[in-house]
Amino acid sequence: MSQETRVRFAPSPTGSLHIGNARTAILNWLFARHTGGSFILRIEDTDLERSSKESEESIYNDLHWLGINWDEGPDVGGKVGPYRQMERTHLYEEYTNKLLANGHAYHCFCTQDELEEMRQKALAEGKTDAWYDGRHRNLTTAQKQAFREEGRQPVVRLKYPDQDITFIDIVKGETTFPAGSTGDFVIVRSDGTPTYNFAAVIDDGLMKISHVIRGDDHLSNTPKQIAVYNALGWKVPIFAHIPMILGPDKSRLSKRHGATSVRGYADAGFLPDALINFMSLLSWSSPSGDEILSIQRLIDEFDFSRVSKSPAVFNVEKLEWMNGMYIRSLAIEKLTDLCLPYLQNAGYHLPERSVLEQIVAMVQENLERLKEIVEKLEFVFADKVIPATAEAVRMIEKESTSKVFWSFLRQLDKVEQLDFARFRQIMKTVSEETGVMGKDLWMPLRVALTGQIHGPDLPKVVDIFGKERCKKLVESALNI
RNA sequence: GGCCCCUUCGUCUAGUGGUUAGGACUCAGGACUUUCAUUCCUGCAACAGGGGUUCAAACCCCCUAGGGGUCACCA
Repeated sequence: MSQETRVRFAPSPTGSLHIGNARTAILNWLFARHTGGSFILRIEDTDLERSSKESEESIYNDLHWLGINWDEGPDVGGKVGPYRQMERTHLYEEYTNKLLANGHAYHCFCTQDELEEMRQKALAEGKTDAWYDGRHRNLTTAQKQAFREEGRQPVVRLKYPDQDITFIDIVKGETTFPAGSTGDFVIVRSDGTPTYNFAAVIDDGLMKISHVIRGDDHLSNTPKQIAVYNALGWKVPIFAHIPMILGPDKSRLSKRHGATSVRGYADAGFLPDALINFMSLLSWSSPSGDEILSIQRLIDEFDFSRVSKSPAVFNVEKLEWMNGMYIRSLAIEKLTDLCLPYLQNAGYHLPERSVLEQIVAMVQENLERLKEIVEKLEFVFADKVIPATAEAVRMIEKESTSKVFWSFLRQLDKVEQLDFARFRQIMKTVSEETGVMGKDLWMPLRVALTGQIHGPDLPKVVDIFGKERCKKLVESALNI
């Protein structure tokens, strides 16, 4: 019973990592780390049409970005490899032959037209599943020979048992599929490649996978796969069908709901830990009730007993909030590193590192996504400052404004340098001198210095800008 | 349509027969403050419907409705 836990994530390389698949990967990984078992990456590339090497690479990259590592996989090897299905064809052949030999599978020579006819006939009877009538189940050698001479390339079908198939899913509970709801399905295509329901079983069996954790869209594939395990005489693994992730309209999450690739979220400036934290909370919850959970806590606490059965809507607002929490908790050095690419990409002329860190720190608590750093800091890197909105213009057109500006400029001349403390002192003096205070005092200066009515604390801005820049900006504001 | 799965605030969820049904996001209001934001406080808001079982049901059973998935030589 105390068999080693071995789980796998088995994406097909037909694009970059989808958010739904990423969630499956995350739960598998969390479970493996929680139990001290192994997490295996397997590439299911039997769909020759759609699979590509680039997709495989991008999946590795996205997984690495998330911080998910695997113990066995195409790139790192392992004792039950190879880990790319197209490199395992000899194994599928071997087991196909076994099934053919022990009578659990057979060659079917039906043409597309014949198949279509059967499908129509079944449809007329109100059946859409189990439409294949099993007509080639017991072909004689002579019949097979005749078909071959016609040039027909057979597929291999599994004899699906005429009985209920019941299994216990550790998230859904006991579920049974009644006999007759599935027909003899194809396990090997006419070109010799295995189909998903066959290859997955051969691989999971040979790779000693103990728990098959996947999206519940695979629930209805499970009886087929169990039939393969049984035909092979293999032990059936434990299944865990996790609920799907839905879009805001409650349909399966897809492109039309916006970004659905992990890459998209990475580019927008979401942090991997925040994304993992958020996604782990989709259909799972910590017994503590806490929501901001470190990866370590996630690993410590993750358990299928707390995975819910119902699907969850991907709530981007909450992800953004959570990402903001993570950004705020970042050390400034780290945050600056992460923001650097966005800033460089924006073409900003960046100051030396220590100054840059100060600048980034200024807007740290305003960020929900790293990408936003570009707009938040636009006023710092702009060539000139102009009031950005009508309201800003109004602030600067107030009667008391020029008084404030002149007073400010006079005070500025009295100091060698401008910094946080001196600025506060100056503002106090300006207020006393002009009698202007509060909003009317601060807003004009804010607009003069940043062009906007919202932004970071002014003393911080001034501290970074320094005396000369402030002087120039206020002087030019006087001419508006 | 057949089969399978699911159903607590708008969203994510806690809850396993006795709770004022709790928390989080969002939203609204307030406090703080030179603005925004942060932070803190307050508030709005839910057991899909109908039958049972029981002294007692969000929790157990049945039915209905709704949602999702799946019915390929895709995975």
